[in-house]
Amino acid sequence: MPDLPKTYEPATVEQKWYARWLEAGDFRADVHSAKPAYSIVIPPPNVTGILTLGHVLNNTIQDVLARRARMNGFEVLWLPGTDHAGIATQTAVEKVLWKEEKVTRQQLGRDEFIRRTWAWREKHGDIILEQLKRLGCSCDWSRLRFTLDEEYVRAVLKVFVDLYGKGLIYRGRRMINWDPSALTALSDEEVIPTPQKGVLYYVRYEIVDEPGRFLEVATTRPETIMADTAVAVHPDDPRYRDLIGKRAWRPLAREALPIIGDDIIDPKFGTGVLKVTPAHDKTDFEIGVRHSLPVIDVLHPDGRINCPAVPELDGLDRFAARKKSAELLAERGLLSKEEPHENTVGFSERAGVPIEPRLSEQWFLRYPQTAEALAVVRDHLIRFFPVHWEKVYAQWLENIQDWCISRQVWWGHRIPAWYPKPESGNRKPESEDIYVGVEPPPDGENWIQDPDTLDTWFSSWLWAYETMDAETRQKFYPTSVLVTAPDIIFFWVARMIIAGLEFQPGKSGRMEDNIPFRDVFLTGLIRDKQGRKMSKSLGNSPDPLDLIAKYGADGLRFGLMRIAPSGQDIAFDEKQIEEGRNFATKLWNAARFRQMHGPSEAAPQLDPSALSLYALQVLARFDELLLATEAAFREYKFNEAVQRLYDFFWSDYCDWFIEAAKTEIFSEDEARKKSVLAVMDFVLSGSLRLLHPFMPHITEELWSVLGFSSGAGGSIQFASPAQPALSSIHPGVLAEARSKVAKIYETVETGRNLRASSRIPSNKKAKFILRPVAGTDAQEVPTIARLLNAEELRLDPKHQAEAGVPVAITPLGELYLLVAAGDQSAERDRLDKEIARLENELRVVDAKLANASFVDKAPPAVVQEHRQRKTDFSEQLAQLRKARAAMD
RNA sequence: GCGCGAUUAGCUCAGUGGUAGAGCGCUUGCUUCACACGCAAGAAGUCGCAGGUUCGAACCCUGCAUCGCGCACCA
Repeated sequence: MPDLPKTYEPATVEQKWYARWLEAGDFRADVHSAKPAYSIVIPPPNVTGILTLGHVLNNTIQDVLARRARMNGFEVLWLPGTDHAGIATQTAVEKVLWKEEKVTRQQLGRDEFIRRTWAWREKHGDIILEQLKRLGCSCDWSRLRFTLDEEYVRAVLKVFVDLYGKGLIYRGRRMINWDPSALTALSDEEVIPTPQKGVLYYVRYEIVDEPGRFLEVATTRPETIMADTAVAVHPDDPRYRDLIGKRAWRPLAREALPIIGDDIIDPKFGTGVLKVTPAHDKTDFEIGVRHSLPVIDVLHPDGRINCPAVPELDGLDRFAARKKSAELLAERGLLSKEEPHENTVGFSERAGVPIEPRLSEQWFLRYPQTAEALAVVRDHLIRFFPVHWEKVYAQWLENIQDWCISRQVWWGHRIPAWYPKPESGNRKPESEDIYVGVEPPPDGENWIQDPDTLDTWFSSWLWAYETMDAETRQKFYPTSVLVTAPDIIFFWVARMIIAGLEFQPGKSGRMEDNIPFRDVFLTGLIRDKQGRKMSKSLGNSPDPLDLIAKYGADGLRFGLMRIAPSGQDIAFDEKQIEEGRNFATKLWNAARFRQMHGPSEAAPQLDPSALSLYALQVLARFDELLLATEAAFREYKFNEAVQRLYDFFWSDYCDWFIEAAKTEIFSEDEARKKSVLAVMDFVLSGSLRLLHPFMPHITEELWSVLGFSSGAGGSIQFASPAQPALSSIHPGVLAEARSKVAKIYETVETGRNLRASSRIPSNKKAKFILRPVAGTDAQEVPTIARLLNAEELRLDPKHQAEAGVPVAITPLGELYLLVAAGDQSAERDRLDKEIARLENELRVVDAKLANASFVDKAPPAVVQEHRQRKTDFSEQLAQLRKARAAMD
């Protein structure tokens, strides 16, 4: 067996094992396996993506689940892939082209631009996947998918055609969210409402028939006045009722507008008069429809004013035009005042600019299966973790709007719809003016394809099953769990559920076979220490690769998982990753220590009759750990599982068990030594297995180096799950042993405290005398002495201490620390403090026991516990008072 | 306006009715035969506020406050 180096070297160990796992095909999913299936599809990162902490969190969780399932005997498919990310990728490539070649996509032309984008994705698209490998992700890389793979594209188009055939997809001229920067329509979900400080302009509209009388309109958008086609008031508003039916002069591009009454007007807002601009506001558009108003569009697609009638504004950017129009109105005496005003403006999620409500010809989907999608979550065919997200999901579905699915973008799935060429006049006049099909129309030369592509999410919503062939689907669909961030519940989670229910990729028509996943685990958002979102512009997002270089992939994974409470946002602090690294080192050194004392058993066996008190204690704690981690996994409480592992290994195993066991480890008694080493092997082997999902590399390395791999003959990845140690021990016997250990450990802590407060430096041995209570086992004295770092611990039932000798009351008796008598005032203070503390404790317990209701109604065990405490405190107090009195 | 979270030590967070916990940070002592990325000891909290239920509340109920998120509205 090779000796372990003194420190753990993550870089070499991680690379070595990852390469071996790949070579052995350990991550490959076998559709013919007899094992039960466990499957996860990765939320496909964008091809433009580079690894963020969010990805690290998300994919570590998936890897933990996948690895744990493998150990538990499941055939695991973790299916990786990437998303073409239409707008994001197109924007990125356009930027590169401009920077490097000073050329726009329009100059290149559609085909050439697409060719260039493919080339870009070949070069950059898989960077993030390589980064996931550095993290240790156990994806089945042989099944890598991309949303623009040929078969995937066909599937997307087929879905479009099917839904069109059902009348669920339609084309229409409607108000949509227009991104004037990316020059495309967006879905409602891609618009982020953002509070803005703006100005409310009060503009005077003169009544046509009553010159000199004005209607005052409050508006935030004077630059769209030229697009007004009416002025509206509430029909019951006494101030204006008489004006309904009359006309008012539009103050810019002067024209007479009807004054109409509409219930939607809020008389309390502003002046209670609304300028109706159907082309540039959703509500106004609806008013326009109700009142058959004309629609005048005064904006170019890029947000500049398009209104030659007002040359001062024509061509100006919308925000410049806003100021300019206010000036124009002021000059003409038509602006009565300006007020600061806060309102909410929709911003483009991607481009970060205010969107324009715009009337436009787009494709829409009327969602099918919404009632069913609500039901599968409500009835827990699909379970959300944490459960409160169910409500958010339901709220969205209950208020669902048609989905604008077309994008004025080139990179993506081109909409499979064709229109007759304008010049080909020989088409049949009665035929529909549109052809929709997966294949182009047969007489293609007479048709022209819709230039738009589909919303990226219109391909993502098929990800759970279109990434699988029929055989794979048979075995692995529905997937076991989806792990994702809550901000894409609407974008992705809900739509995938709808897609599963609508397209029924499952092995039967039953709902439970067609839902895309059984569980959804929603991670928290990683924020910085100040609670801000991680973002490139803030520069508060550490590069995970740097963290891996500094702390190792396992340290990063462990540190992050330990602080990722289920469903809460995470305040990131590099310290926490450092702790993960420190834990890896602790694990390494604990294994090193074991290795120094001879080879481990490949399959450690315990002899229940030979177990020491300390062994029983640590093994009992191990059994508790097993149950706790199982429970934590059932609820996706990863932080709890990790925290338990951390506490058990560091505290129970290293700090207490190993230190106590050193008596036996260093003893001449070979039988006792062998027993304690077997316990160490058992705990190490079990701990490594429990830790493996979180820290795959170091656990595999130690598994191999300690020789555990030679037993079952292989990788820890497929080792059988850890088993409880003490199932055969009588509970009463165990409880008695644990009670003894608890007393010993408490005595040790009290003794150490005594040492420290008597200022004995850690490197000085100390002498103790214990006046033991009945039943104290002399056999344990060497171990207690070792834990106290004592040169000598003498049991003396008759010991009479001199006044002023530091003393503490322990469960095993009075413990005296033998030091040269020096200044006694410190000792006096210490005793006084201790006495005061005990008196206080006693008062509390006394008060409780004096309460008749408590004694009457509290459970007997609780009352008994209080009585016991009273007795203990009283005795200790008496002894301390005696010692204190002797000093006077 | 509706809904969902959160509020516990200086910081980050555990804690589902019975003596307030961890890690970091801080103070003290220590290179002791696995580990200074370590060991040992310590200081530090009227558990957001106010009521209620209960023998007993950080925990259950009601209200409020503050912060965050989502939905709706926003002329």
